Amino acid sequence: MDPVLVERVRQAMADLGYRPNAVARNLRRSRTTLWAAIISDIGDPFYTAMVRGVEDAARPAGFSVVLCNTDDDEAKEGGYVDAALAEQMAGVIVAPAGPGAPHVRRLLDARVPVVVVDRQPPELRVDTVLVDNELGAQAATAHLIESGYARIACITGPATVSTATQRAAGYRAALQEHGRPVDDALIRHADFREESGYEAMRALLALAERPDAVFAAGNRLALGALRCLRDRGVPVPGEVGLAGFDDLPWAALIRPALTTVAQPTYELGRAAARLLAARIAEPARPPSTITLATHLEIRDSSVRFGRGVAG
Amino acid sequence: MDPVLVERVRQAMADLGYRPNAVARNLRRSRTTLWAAIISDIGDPFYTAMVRGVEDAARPAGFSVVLCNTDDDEAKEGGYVDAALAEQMAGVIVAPAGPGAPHVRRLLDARVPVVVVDRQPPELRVDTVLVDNELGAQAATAHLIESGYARIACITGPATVSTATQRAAGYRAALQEHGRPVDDALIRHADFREESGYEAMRALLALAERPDAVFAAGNRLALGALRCLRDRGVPVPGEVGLAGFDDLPWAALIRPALTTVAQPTYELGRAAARLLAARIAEPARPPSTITLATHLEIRDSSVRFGRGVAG
DNA sequence: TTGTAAGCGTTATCAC
DNA sequence: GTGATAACGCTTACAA
Repeated sequence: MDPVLVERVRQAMADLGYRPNAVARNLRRSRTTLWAAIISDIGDPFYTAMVRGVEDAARPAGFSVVLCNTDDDEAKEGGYVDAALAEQMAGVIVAPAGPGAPHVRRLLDARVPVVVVDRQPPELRVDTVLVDNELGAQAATAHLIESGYARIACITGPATVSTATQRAAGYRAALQEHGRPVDDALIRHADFREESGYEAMRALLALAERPDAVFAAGNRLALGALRCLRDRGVPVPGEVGLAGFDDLPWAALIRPALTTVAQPTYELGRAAARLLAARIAEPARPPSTITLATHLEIRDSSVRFGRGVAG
Repeated sequence: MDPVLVERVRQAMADLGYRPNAVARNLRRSRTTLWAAIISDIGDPFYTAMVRGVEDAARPAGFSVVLCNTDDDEAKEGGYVDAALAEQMAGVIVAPAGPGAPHVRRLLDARVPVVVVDRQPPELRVDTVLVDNELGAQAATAHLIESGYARIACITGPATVSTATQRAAGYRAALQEHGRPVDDALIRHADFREESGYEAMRALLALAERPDAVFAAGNRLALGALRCLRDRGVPVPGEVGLAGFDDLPWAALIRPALTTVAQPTYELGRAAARLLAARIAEPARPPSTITLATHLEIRDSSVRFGRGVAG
């Protein structure tokens, strides 16, 4: 193409203030450049980091991301899926609210490119990005065992959520691997909120044989448990050790600094975005599942003897 | 309308799987239902809470929100503004990255409904939602004075950012009001990052006459300053008192619990959304500025004598 | 190479 | 009321 002509056109565009209308273009081409990220809570650092990863991978590929908070409410999720369908969105990345994932199915039926993140949807042929919840939980529990704790409890999420059951499974596996008995009285299912962590910890402390360590399968659960231990004046990690799942930006700042299973949240988002871009480019490709490894971040709350970690 | 006919149509829609195409509708009506929220960092709790407020007010009004992270980079901001223009977005809520706000001007010139949040754009007739930075800073500084601290320093952001200068102004005002001298050596301009807070604190501690209290005009600045004080083994609040600006969800969990000027972030977002909806409905209405009050959250880090706050 | 026309799916309008 | 028709602004296919 003639570069001087190109320049003249450019100039004319600038002079006239011409802006191509993306809406008209989208209609004509019957495709758009918008993705929906349907997650439960943007206030949760886990999801903010993930969304950051999605965004950073989406932009170079020419896509923008609309954020949708469901608060784990299936009706809200349904509303956002409706919108994604109506707006002909190019793709959807979703952490399904409920166990059945009916709305994910709807998207699939409508041939909308979808990637599921964080939670394993049962029996769905769909691209998925997960972390290895079981292995992470196992590592955290094994660490508590090796730190010298004898009676280790587990506070996890609802039995209907895959992350909760997988983390509980990892906890059991670690106990068995070390030849420790699994006592069901020490396993508490709650929802993932901080208040539930507090409540579960309270119940555990009321036990005749109280635990001397807790693996909390969520960051807010761990925070709630910690607050309960503080309120009761139980020294952590001296009398009760604590490890959580899912790191917090400020986990090192609170006292005692919190041992956690850190998830590669940013990478999770990037992987999901790459998968989505690949599916859009090639709708017929077979669905794949990517599982990312976690990393145990050992801090003060789980180390009974020896010096604390500086921070 | 005939309710039985309505039902038949409904049924037909369901049978055929008909979904109205929002792209075509947008083209025909030449308006859309999408807002852009252009902010600096979704990882900052300030913005996440604000965005939550925007979203909660936008949805009932029929709008969805696209999030755009600029990382305070004007070029990125420009890119997102281009996109908002091309996609014919219904409106934009923006916390301008730089001092001149050229991209806000472009939106205004293109007659796109805009609301500016958090930062005061100079000489622009535009709807704006701010917090009272000066009064908030004044309250925090006055509190330090009244807690018995004598030499109070101030670590603030770049002189080009309105929030930084207004908070510094509030700091000065409090000193003057209490008949204290203002020593320019005790006022440090930095950027708002944690590392800068650390560095500024280090410099302040190296002074011949070191301060015995610090007002840090940003949450990450406060965190950096606190980390520096810890590293040097300076007891807080015993030897140096500390107050920050902008609360953190975990400010009460760190030790010492951090005194901060809490901003009504969620309300800020709601107010911005309401303003934007009003402007869309009535493009000719005169621009207004809403200023919201802050609230001083007194915790341990600024209380020299007396008991700490439980938490 | 340059130009023309059809059509994407709605909705607003106008004639019936 | 009901029904046909044009237009939103772009892309692309095809004709000249």
